[in-house]
Amino acid sequence: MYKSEEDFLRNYNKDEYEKLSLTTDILIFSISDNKTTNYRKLNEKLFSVLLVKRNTYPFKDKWCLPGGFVRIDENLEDAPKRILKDETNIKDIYLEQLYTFGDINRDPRMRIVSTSYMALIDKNRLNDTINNDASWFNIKKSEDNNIVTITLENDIDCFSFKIKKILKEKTTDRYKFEIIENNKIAFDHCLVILSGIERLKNKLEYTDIVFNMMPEYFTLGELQQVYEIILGKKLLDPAFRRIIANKVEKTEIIKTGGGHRPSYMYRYKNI
Amino acid sequence: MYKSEEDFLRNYNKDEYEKLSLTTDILIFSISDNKTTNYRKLNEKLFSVLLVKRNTYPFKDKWCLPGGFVRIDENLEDAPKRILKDETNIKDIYLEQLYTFGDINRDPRMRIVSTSYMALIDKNRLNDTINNDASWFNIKKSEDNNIVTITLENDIDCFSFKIKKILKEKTTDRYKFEIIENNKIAFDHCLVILSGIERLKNKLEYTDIVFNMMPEYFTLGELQQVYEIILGKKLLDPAFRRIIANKVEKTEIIKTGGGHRPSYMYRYKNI
DNA sequence: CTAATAGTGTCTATTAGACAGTATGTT
DNA sequence: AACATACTGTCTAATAGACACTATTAG
Repeated sequence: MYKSEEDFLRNYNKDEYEKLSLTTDILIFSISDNKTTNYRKLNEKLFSVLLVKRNTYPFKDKWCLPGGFVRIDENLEDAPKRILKDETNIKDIYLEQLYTFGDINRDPRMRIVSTSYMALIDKNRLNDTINNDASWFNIKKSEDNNIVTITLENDIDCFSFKIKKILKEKTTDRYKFEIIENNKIAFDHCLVILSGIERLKNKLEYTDIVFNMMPEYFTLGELQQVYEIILGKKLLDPAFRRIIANKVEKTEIIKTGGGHRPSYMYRYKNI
Repeated sequence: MYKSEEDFLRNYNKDEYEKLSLTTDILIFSISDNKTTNYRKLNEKLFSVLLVKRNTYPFKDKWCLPGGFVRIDENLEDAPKRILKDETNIKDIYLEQLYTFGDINRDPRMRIVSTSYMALIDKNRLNDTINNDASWFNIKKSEDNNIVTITLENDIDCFSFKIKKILKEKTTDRYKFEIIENNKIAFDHCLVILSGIERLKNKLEYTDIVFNMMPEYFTLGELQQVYEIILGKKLLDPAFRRIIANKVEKTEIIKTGGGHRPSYMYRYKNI
């Protein structure tokens, strides 16, 4: 037996259990604008995710989330921060741990466990310093009979994947996700994307995280569009304004130019 | 360059990044009864957590959560299942991933990242097969000015720890936890305990997870006691009954023996 | 003028909070 | 009878949903 903790630590066999690799994957969400042809209409808001095209094996030529190995000498939560900095060149981004995926065969190379994080940014604040292989995809989601279809689309590529949601226990809201169709997304990143979408949707109701994806000044119509695209349903104007009334403050700035009544711009209330 | 994925995998250097150890910690919650002396009064319900006394270094003689290393050939979520089976000898327990803690120095032995899980059980269903070093502690929590004090108590030991909650971003409900007082709990397990308590408290409102801690038959008074102890506040009878009305079904069983009007027993509605 | 969005008033339906009152078994 | 809990009725307050209405601009 050991005499003290120091004594124990000196003699500890660090290789008693086989070690494994840990990576982190980052789901970066933002809002895009889809320019309309009708001069009267508002630009359609789109909900977007940043994907990277893999140029090496495994899953060469498939799309995946930005991510990388967690270094042995860095705190877990510093890994996504470092990668975000490298990828988008901005810091102080909203970042939240999502879930840790650890199935044995999720990576063909070897046993790799991955902790996923969700980041929210306003992509207009980015300079064009984004990594060349990265591009924004617009997300469309539909659900039918517990089968979710997510379609990702941009100028370069367009594809979908399907996931079946199976309730884990009758007492809860937690689902097991099972990929039933996917041929463009690498690893188990489909699962991360869906987890993140659902998390964001839930948190929209009881937190202020949307504002991490909004520009400093916005109209209430624009904000409502963002809510609607994420929640996947139309909201009634008066109800919406009641809900967000104490989260925003009116400014003197007026947005004109649409073929309709101009709108005051608001900003996130700093209290 | 490689000709194919197979070719790549054959030549992949698995040790390019330094590997680390992954463990899992399990927060097992249950409800205990505190027998009262007044024959009229109901037994007080207590909210309990299972802790294990460490008999080896590091943190020898301190209390910690049951847990262990994730094996290289087992899925992440199978590790807590295996450990729960070993620890309590029952399976099919409610289990939910909580959070992955990965600060560099959270374990003095070496770099160990740990994914924590929360389990809910009805401890009356356990035979006395619990590990000898394990024992149930009753939880008392108080909060003052973002400083949470948690007191753990049973026949063997009684102690508290304090954690400061610091809001991470103004847009969210997420806190950074900072241990400001603790001398009986090993590792960063204080943080896991607090995370779990808060998660459970939140989920109480919008899921049915309480029923994982209830016996098959219970009175509405008992159920209300459990809500109150977890939420940390008194509830009004009519409001409470409205909320849970469609979650439970009345049975013909009547509980008598208290010095007061007998009560029908209910059970979790199976739909 | 028209199409489109901005913004408000108000009615109704639903839900939450509060309190009072009745019911009943054990000592 | 007294106490403690079981259980219900009902009033009020707060919130959510729905719809109608007015305001204002570019073309």
